[in-house]
Amino acid sequence: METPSLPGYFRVSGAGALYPRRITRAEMRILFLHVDYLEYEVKEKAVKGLPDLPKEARHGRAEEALVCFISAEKRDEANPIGAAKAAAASIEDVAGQVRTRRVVLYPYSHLSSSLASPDRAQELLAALEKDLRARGYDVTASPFGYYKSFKVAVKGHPLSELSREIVAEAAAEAKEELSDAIKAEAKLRSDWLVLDTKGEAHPLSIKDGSVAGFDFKGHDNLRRFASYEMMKTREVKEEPPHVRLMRDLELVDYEPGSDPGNLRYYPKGRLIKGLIEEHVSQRTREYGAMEVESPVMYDFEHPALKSYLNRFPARQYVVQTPNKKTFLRFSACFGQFLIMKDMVISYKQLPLSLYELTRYSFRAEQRGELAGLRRLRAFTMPDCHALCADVEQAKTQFMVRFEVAWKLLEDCGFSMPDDFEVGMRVTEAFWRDHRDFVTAYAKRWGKPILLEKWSEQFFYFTLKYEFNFVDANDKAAALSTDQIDTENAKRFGITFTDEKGAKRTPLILHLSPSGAIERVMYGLLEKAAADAKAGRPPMLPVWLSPTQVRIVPVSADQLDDARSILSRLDGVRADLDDTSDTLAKKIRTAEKDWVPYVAVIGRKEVESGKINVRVRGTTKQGEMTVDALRSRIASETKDRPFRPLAEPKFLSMRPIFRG
RNA sequence: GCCGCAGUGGCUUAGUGGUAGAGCGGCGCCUUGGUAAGGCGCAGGUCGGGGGUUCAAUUCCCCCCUGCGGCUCCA
Repeated sequence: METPSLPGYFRVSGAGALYPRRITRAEMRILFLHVDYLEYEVKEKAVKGLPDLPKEARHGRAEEALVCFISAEKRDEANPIGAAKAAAASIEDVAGQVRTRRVVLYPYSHLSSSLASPDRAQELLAALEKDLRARGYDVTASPFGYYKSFKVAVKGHPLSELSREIVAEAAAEAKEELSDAIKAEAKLRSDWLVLDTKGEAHPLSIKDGSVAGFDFKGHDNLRRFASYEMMKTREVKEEPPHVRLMRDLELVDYEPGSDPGNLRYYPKGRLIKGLIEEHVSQRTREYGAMEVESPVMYDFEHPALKSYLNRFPARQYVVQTPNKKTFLRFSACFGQFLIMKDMVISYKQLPLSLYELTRYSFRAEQRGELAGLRRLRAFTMPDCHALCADVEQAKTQFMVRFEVAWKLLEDCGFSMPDDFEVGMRVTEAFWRDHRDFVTAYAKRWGKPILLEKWSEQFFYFTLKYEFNFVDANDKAAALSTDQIDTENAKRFGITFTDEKGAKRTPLILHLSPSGAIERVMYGLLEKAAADAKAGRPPMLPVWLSPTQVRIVPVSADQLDDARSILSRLDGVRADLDDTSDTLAKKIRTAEKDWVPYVAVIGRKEVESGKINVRVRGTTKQGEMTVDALRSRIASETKDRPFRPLAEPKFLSMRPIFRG
């Protein structure tokens, strides 16, 4: 599998998504070792197209030297000469400190999180070698692009082990040395538009620090989303409200004992997450996808995955097994593609979908990017790939799946489409040939959408949408997403037999019907926080409320009656506050727990045989029978999965997970 | 990953170069209460971890961990 060579851009698959990634932070890295000796031996080629080395060049040894393990980084590509100059100065500095005139240059790609292309790296190393010789050093250059073994004896003094990161300066020089990467990146033009429901496209631009080109009146979230996408504006600087909520409600918490972005779920959080997971999987199966399960880790050396991953090693969690190096999946793409390539498929069976709920998918996101439930390193993503015979079938199926995603988020408690903004990414060619389809999509969505149009297809898809939740801090998070992938079937060798008996390559749709489950929770909590801020009672949908009914006896005299009422509420998550708190205190506790129905049992209720129900957020109470409450909840939770209470039904029996 | 800020009993926090106080929560006793905190008492702290400076460090310095904000990035 060969991905289009596109330095400066970079593939990420999330429900298989692919995004541009501008590399600006990486620098050349050097690890210095002051050694008694270093000895190396060339094993085999690591980079294709290199000549076989003559025998005398296959090993080398240097005594009493400063060894420099070097990786050239993406950033250096723009200016290899400047980078080499900066590196030479740094090496001279260190060599001076350890008082040696002998230097070993040892290309060592493992230092890098974002490796430069081999060509550029070689250019840089050659320049560096030349520069150092010019400064009068005795330079040993170990060959580039081969796997080597080495022996080394490091001196013990304090300066014997140092590492540096070096950035070339000389901006003027950089311009002349523009790399192919920069040129390629410059060639990719991205235009921003708003496409309204009538099919009219409004080109956007940035004027005076805000997005212009469309009248955003009545579409404030779309304005904020466009601004987020186009300018990365940050108007608010607070902790996202859902973080406090997820902890205060004892749902989810950070786990300092793990890696950042790997969370712990308390019983109530696990309950909610499990219910959403069940519902998403159920609905996706009903849509017609066949559920499968695939491994969480994959061989770095697998031919279909290798070149892809070597390019972006920093993105993956790496796991060393007893005999190979593997990476943890960042979506179900690999697993499903590897299954699909071995399947025997007829056109009669298309469209054909596989589905998996990945618990977990892993992405080693940068530390500063992590945030509560919005952005994680380990997350649960439903991922559903459909093979389609041709673009017409893909378009039809795309909309079938759109309805699945829409309904799912609606079921989870979101208002559709009010709570989301569509981001649509499309290639110029697809836009030209299928503009009617994109317009029909906007019409179906029911409000204007943000369109990013790419001049060329650099990524594996021609069309992609996301439903973006825009939160109180003006940050956008994508939930549901689907794409039309024109490349991966070929890359993975997935085929079907057509009417004429010929092998053909299908298109692949990549759907995450709800987006990451954690993000669904994030959205629900953010929505609740927004309600609270607006003076409305924050709550979760009844089917997701950890406690649906709280029975509160006025005094201990009614405990027995309360227990019998509790026993009549089977099929409902009902619990009983059997503490010795006062009534007011027990009501307060129930309100803090966001319990939608609080049933008070006192002497009056025992006599009347009815219960007094306080409905969440209102101070209004109403008399009703137990059966009436039961059927009310049944109708509110119809067609949703059910799980019993996650904790003991008597509050006095519950431990506290978090103050 | 980079820059800045933060970390004090389960939670929220006060405070200090001479080893810490409060509220909530917990436990006990009293209270038997009609819709968002009843009363009294008790227990609970290696002041995130490691190193350094100092007669003495929770306090000052360095490194690390975790979190927050920004950058970058993105599902």
